[in-house]
Amino acid sequence: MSIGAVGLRERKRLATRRAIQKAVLELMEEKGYDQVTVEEISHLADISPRTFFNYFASKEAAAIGDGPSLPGESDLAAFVEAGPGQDVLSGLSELLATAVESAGDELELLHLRRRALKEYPQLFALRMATMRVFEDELAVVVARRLERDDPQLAADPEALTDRARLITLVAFGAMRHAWASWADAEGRMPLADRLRDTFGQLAEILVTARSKMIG
Amino acid sequence: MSIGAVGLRERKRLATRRAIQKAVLELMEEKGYDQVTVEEISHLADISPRTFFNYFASKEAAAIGDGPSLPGESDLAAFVEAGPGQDVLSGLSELLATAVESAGDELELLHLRRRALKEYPQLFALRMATMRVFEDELAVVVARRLERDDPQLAADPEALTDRARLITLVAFGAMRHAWASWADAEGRMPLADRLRDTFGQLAEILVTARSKMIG
DNA sequence: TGCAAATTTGCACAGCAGGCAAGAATAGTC
DNA sequence: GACTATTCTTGCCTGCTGTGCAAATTTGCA
Repeated sequence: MSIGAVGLRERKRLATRRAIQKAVLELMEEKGYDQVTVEEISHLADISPRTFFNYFASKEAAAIGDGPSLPGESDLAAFVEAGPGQDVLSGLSELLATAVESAGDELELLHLRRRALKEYPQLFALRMATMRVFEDELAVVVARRLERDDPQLAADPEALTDRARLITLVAFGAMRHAWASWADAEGRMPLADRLRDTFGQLAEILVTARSKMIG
Repeated sequence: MSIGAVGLRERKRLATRRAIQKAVLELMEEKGYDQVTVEEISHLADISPRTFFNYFASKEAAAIGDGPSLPGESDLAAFVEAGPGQDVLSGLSELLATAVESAGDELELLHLRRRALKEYPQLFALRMATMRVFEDELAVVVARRLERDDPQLAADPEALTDRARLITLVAFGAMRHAWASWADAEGRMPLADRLRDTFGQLAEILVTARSKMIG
C-alpha cells in the first residue's frame, strides 16, 4: 500500500459503516425505530448480524450515527490566529460554518438522518449527547485561541480551560439552535447559513444584554 | 382522600421511583454499571423485576434518573415580570439558581447521582440529553418574558419563539458549564453558587465581545 | 504464490424489555 | 366497616439485543 493512499481495508470499513447507518435510517423511515431489528439492518447492509456489532455497540448507536469531526488544521489555525481584534464567538461561527460546508460525501447521510431523527426526539437528543467528544476537541482549540489573545488568561491554565469550556458550551448552544431551525425548514437553507444567522442573532442579544448591564 | 393532601398511592409511587434510582446508583458505585442487573436493582428496591419496567423504560433510564422540573409559578412570575430593565440572561441565572436551591428532599439522590455518573461520562451525557423536556418548558417561560419586554418581538410569534429558544439554549450551555465545575469540585460549593458564578463569567465574555464588535 | 494480520461469520448464551392476565392493594361510596 | 371499581404489582412467556469464542474468509505484503 503506497504512502498517502487509503488501503482497500479501510475503504471497505468506511463503506460498511456508512451502509449500516444508511440501512438503519431507511428502515426507520419505512417502519419506525422499534420495528427495525438488527437482523434486518444487517441484511440490507449485506453483512451478518454479528458483524453489525463489530461496527456499532448497539442498534441505537447506529441510528444516531457518527458524530462530526473537527475541520482541517488549516481552518483551525485560521481561527486560532485570527487575533484579538476578532471576537471569539464570531470566529467560532465561521469555523463551524466552514466545517459543515466541507461535509461532502456525507451529505446524503446528513439529510437522511435529519428526516429520520426528526420523528424521534429522544434519538436526536442522544445524538446531541454524543457531541461531547466534538465539544471537548473544540474546547481545546478555543483554549489555543484564548492563549494567544489574552496573556492574562494564558498565565492561569486552569482559568484558561475553564473559560474555553464555557465559551464552547455557549457556542454549542447556538449550534443546537441553528440545527433546530435547519431541521424545521426541512433543510432547504444550507446549515452553514443557519449557523451564521444564529450567531448573528446571538450577537444582537449580547449587545442588548451589555447595554442593560451598563445602563 | 382529603383535598390538597397527596394520596397514599402517589406517595408510594414516588417512593418506589426514588428507591429504584437509589438502588441503581448504589449498585453502580459498588460494582460498575455493566455488572448491575435489573434483577439486583429490583431486589434492592424491594419490587419484582417486572415492576421495574413499570417505572423505567430501561436500566439506563433508571440510572440517569428523573430530570429537573420547573420552579414554582411564583418564581417564574418574578422572572417573567422583572421588566426590560433586567437583562434576560441575568434573570435566568437567578431563576435557575433558585430552582436548584429548592431541590430539598432530592438532595441525597442528587449527590449520589453526581458521584455515580462521574464515572460514566456517557451516562452523564445521556442525562444532559433528557434535559430537552426541561429546555422546552424553560423556552416557553422565556418567551413569556420576551413578549412582555419587547413589543416588536411580541408582534411576530415565530420570531419570538425562535429567539426564546436561542436564549434558552445559550443559557443551558452556561448551566452545563456550572454543572461541570460543580462536579469537578466534588459538590463542595453549592450548585446555585456555581450557576451565579458561571453567568457572571458569561457577562464578562459578552462585555469583551461587545467592545470588539463596536471597536 | 504463500504467510501473517485483520475481518467476517456462526454459534451459544445471558440479560433486556414488553404483552398479557391473574392477584393484591388502595380509593371512594354507602 | 363492607363493597366495588380502579390502579398497581407480579409471574409467565416470548423475542430481540449484545458479547465471547473459535473457525473461516479476506486483505496486505514479500
